[in-house]
Amino acid sequence: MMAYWLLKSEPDAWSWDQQVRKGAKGEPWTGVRNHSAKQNLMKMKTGERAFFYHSGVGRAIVGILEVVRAPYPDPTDPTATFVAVDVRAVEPLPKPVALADIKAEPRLAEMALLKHSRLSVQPVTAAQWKLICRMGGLNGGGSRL
DNA sequence: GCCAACGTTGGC
DNA sequence: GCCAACGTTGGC
Repeated sequence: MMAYWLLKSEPDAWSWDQQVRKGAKGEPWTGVRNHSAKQNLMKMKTGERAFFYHSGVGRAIVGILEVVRAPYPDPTDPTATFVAVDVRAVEPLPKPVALADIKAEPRLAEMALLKHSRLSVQPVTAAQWKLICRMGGLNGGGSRL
């Protein structure tokens, strides 16, 4: 079963543009230090997709990522407790979907982004994924590349 | 094992 | 800059 995800980053710390510059090889998504977030990372499989959400000054879903390496020990974690995955940028949303847009859409009221706003790695349902892709100007559900 | 204090995240 | 949510720490 293909699952969908949402990964959060403050653009000052790691932005979509930086991610794009890493190209097809991708880049380790490190620094997760929360056990719920870790549990979600552990479920990720190569080939699955995730939204890239800018928290803080961005507050919008700006692009689509693909998992290119399954979970492995986070090299930045000295306690060897947490895990990382590698992700690559697939494509930007032609029209970023802002947090305000998500709040204004009743069909997205159950999103983890609203219910658990501090969780940095979140699951997204297939229905939520399709709707946000459409809101963002992607009709192919982020699958056309 | 409980709980107060504290630190961090992230929206506003 | 403020504050709510929430995870972690440490005293008992």
